[in-house]
Amino acid sequence: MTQGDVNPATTDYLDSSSRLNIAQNRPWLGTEPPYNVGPFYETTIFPMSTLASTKTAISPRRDEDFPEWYQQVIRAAELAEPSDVRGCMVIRPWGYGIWENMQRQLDAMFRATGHRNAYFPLFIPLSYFAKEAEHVEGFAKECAVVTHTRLELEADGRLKPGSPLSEPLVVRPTSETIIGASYAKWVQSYRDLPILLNQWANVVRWEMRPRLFLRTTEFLWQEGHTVHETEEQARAEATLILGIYERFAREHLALPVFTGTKSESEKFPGAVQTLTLEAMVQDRKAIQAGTSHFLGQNFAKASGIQFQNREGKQEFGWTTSWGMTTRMVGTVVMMHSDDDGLVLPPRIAPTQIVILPITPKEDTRVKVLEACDALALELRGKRFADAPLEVEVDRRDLGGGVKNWEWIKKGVPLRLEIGPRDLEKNSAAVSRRDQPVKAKESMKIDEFAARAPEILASIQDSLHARAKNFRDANTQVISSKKDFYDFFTPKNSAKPEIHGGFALAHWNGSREVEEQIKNDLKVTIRVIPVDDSAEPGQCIFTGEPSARRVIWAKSY
RNA sequence: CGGGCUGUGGCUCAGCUUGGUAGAGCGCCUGGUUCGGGACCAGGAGGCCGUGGGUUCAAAUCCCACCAGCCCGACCA
Repeated sequence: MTQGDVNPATTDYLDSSSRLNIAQNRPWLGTEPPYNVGPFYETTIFPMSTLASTKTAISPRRDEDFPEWYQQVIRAAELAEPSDVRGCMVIRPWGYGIWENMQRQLDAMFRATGHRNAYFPLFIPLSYFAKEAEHVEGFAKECAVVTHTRLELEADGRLKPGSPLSEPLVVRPTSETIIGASYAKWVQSYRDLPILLNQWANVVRWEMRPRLFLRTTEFLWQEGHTVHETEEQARAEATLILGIYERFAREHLALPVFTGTKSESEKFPGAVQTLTLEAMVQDRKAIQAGTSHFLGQNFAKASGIQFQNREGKQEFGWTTSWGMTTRMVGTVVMMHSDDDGLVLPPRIAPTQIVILPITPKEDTRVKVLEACDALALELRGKRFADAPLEVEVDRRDLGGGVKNWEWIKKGVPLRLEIGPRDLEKNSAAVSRRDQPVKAKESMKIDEFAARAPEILASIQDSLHARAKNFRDANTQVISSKKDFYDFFTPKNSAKPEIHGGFALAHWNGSREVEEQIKNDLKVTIRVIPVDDSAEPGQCIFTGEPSARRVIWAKSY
C-alpha cells in the first residue's frame, strides 16, 4: 500500500452509534479510528540501559527444564492450548495473529514470484494416494482414514457410523497426489507450463507424540506445488523457494538458519532431493523450519502429468513441492523467548506497541487517557516494514503491575507507560522486550512517535543478532569421533543438561554411519550445506574420503 | 503399538493405605484500602472426585473394564 490508498484499518464507514459502541466496549482500540499511512524510517541502533531482573515470570526457567518452560511460555502468552481432541490444539487469538502475519508476509513473497493460490480437497481417494510407492511408505502410518458416512442411532442410544464408503478417503497428510490428479488434466503442452500454485490449508498427520505447535496431529501450513518443462527449471524453482524461506526466516522472524540438502535417509518420501532450513533453538537442538522438494518425474509418472514437448514428443512433467507450517510459531517461541515469557520479532507481533496509561489520581485520569489515545492515533498512521503500526491502549481497570506483566509475557516488542508526571514533561517511559523487563528509558512523546518504526527495526535486528551469536557460539568444527561423541553426551545422564549444538564434521556419505550415530546418540545429519566452500577431508567415523563437512545435531 | 506413572473446582495439588455429608493455595466475582504497579483486607461463586460396572447399609477411597494425559522406545513439518 502507498500513501493515499484507502486504509482498511480505518472505521470511517461506521455510523456514530456503532463508533460509540466500539469506544465503550472495545477500549483498547481507542476512541478515534486509526488514520492513514506515514513515512518509513531507516534502521538505527537504539541504546538502552540494562538492569538485572531477579524473579522470573515463567517457571521453570529455560536452564531448569526447557520443554516445560516452552509449554509455560505458550500458556502464559495465551498462544494456544491443548484441546480435548488428542494431539490437536486450540490456537488462541494471540497465537493465530502471529500465524496470520506470517501468512500475509510469506504469501506476498510467493505472489511476487509468480505463484497464485488455489484450494484442493481435504480428502484424498485411497487409490490416488497409493500411486507413488515411496510416498505411501513414508506416510501410511500417520494417515487418518475416513471409512464411513452418516451416523445412525443404535438401540443402546449411541451414535454409530452408518454406511461404509466404497473407497476409503485419506485425510490429506500432504497433497501431491490429489493436486497431481488436477495437474494431469490441465497439462497437455509445454505451453501450459509452468504451473505455479500454492494452497493454505490444514493437514493431518497422526503423530505419536504431539507438542504444541511443534508436532500436532492437525496443523496449518502452505504447500506449493509446481510443474515445469525441464529438470533444470524445476530444480531452480526448489532453490528459489528455499531462498524465499531463508529470507523470510531471517528478515521477518529474525531466525538465522543453515540451508542445504537433506541426506537420502532424511528426505521427503518420494522426492529426488529435499532442500531444508535448519534453525538452532535455545536448547541447542535443530529444528527444520521449512522444506522445498525437487520431485523429479516421480509424482508426474504416478499422476500421469504428461505434456507434448517442443520436439512433439510426450514427456512427463518435472514437479516440486514446498511447505512451511505453524511449527514456525513454536520455533520463534523457542528461539527468542526468555525466562519472563514470549519475545516476539516486531514484524510478526500482532500488537507491536502497547500504551499503558498510568492513572493514579482521578483528576489527571482523563488527560492521561486522552494523551495515550492521541499518541496511538498518531502511531497508527505510521508504517513499519510493509504494514501500518499495530498499537493498543490498555485502558483496562486492573490494579498493580498486572497489565504490564501480561504484555511482557505476551512478548509485545514495545511497552510505553504514560502517567501524569510524564505528561508534565511531555515524555513517556519506554521499555523494549529485547531488554531486561525492568529497563525503562524516558523519552519525549514526540520523539518516540517519530522514531517508533526505527526502534522496532532495531529490536528486530537485535533479536536476529542475538540468535545468530547463540548459534555460532554453539556450532563447532569437529574432527574426531571421540570429540563428536563427547560433544553430544551430557555430563549428567540422569537429568541431561542443555548440551551439544551443531557439529560440522566429515562423513563418508553412507546410510550405515548415519544409522549408527542415530542409535548411539540420537544425532542426525540436519543439512548438507550447498554454498559452503566444500573442502574435502576424511570421514571422522570411518576414515574414508569425504567431500565436505555436514551439519549434525539432535533435533525436534 | 509395547513398558512405567497419573486422572479430585479454571490451574497446582492434598485426601485414598485404615470406606462414613468434598479440602487448600493460586485464579475468578463483589466491596473496601492501596497503587508509576505483578499489593492487602473482608465476603462470595464454582466440583455428581475421568467414564461405566461391581462389592457394601455406605465408595473420591476397595475390585474390574474402558477412556484420556504424561514419561520412555519405533515416526515426523
